[in-house]
Amino acid sequence: MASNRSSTRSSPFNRKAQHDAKRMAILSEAARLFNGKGSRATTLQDVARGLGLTKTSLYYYVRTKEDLIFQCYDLALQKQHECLDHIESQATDPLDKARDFFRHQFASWINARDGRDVHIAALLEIASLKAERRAVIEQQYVRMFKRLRGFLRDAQAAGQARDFEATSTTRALIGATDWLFYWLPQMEPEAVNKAADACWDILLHGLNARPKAYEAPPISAGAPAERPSQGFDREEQNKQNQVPAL
Amino acid sequence: MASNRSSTRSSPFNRKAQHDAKRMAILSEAARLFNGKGSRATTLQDVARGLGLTKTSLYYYVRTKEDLIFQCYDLALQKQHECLDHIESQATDPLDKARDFFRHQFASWINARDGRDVHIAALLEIASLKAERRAVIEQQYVRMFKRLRGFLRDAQAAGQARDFEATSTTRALIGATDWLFYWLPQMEPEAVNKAADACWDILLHGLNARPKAYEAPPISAGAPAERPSQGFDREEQNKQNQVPAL
DNA sequence: CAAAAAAAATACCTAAGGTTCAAATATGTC
DNA sequence: GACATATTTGAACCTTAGGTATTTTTTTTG
Repeated sequence: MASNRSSTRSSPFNRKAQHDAKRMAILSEAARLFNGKGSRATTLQDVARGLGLTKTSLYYYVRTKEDLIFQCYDLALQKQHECLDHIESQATDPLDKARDFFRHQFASWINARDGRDVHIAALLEIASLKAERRAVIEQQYVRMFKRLRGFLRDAQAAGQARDFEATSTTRALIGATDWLFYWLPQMEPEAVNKAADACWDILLHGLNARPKAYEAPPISAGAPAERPSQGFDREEQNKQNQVPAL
Repeated sequence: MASNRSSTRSSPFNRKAQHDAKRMAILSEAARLFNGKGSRATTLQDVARGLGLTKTSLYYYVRTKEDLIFQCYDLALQKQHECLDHIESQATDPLDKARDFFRHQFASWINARDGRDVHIAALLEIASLKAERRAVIEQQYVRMFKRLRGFLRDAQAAGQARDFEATSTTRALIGATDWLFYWLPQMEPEAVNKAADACWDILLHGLNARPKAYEAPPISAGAPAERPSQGFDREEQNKQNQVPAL
């Protein structure tokens, strides 16, 4: 308790590291709230409160609320690119790469939820950003999109996948994963993993009935293939981030 | 130009019909804006402006902004249930039902975009609603979810689909479709249809390489960074609802 | 221990945008 | 044409939450 100053902390970079750690904590908390109730219903006070700070303190790390959103999105995409980098340095099989990215997405959601990692913002409101910030985000987003689509195309070129339309498929893939943030709060950790595998299984093999076997087949062309409205007055705060059971 | 009162319009129910038409126009415009830039960045004035109204006029149809969001979501789900009703009265094949729902989603996005139908809100911020309204929406959402999952399970029971995990799959399916709203603004009508078919094709047959044929097979068990952050000051309004090209 | 830098708090300001209300206009009915 | 009802509006209100300036506290460094 006595000495925890120059010995434990401080130092040249520990400075910047600490600053960055706090910034990360802020972005994480903000992302958590944004994912939970959207940027509209989340105030800067909400974010500050969760960290035991006053809202003004946030302005030491962030310029405006929009900048906070921007930084959250920026971080999210940065992490995704890091993940892609890692994957590319590991897996060689293109289809494995896509799967690993898919799994990573699930894993990071669940890790954040369980406090083992930083919360990642779902990129739901890119369009709410003003021109310049938005351009930065979209550029990264598109880059991510193309990298992922690249995996699929590589798989096709390698004869590991049939000749589907890669762009639409990538859209679906991203949609399927990104949407997950809505359901995750309620799910058990194992259920999340199961869900990830089940999703991937579907993407890989489709809904159709057929026996399992499917090793390196020959290349081939693809197949075509009452309620009343109104009501209520203003009521109290919305409680939890509870999600309905299925 | 002279007489367009008692002859053209009016009448007992035309009254209520007209009221409802306006309400619909408001919800449509609101949905359009929410989808474009989120509920945070959309003001009531924005909504009113697009309709040539003042923001106060909206209060004749809506109690609060939250109620506007609620009504948009409510309408969206109502339409989806209507669609499901229609599908169930038509198709008999469970897998066809799922596909038709899928197609309908795409079609309604595109129809709205091209002014042939009402804009449907993407249900991105259900959690931002306060308890009571939120409960209503979630109830309908879950009902929709279960109906869709029901199609998949029916397909499995009928031996039309393999034994995948239906809940996770339904999540993926909804995610893949709902996310589309983000990309649609830029797409050509035909491209949208192509995308719909491509998506469905993937879901049905998977990514794996294999020949096309797949009629009524026997029942079987399932198989198993580097960008700097920070930056910018406040800048002008965000212009269009432009989406990046891929 | 003093000087300097960083971090956080306190108090304050402001404007935007949601909300209200009464008055005005339009619409339909007898 | 007058009465009733439905719709729209202008103007004012008011709260809230975003944002700034300043001060205080804490931490680092010499």
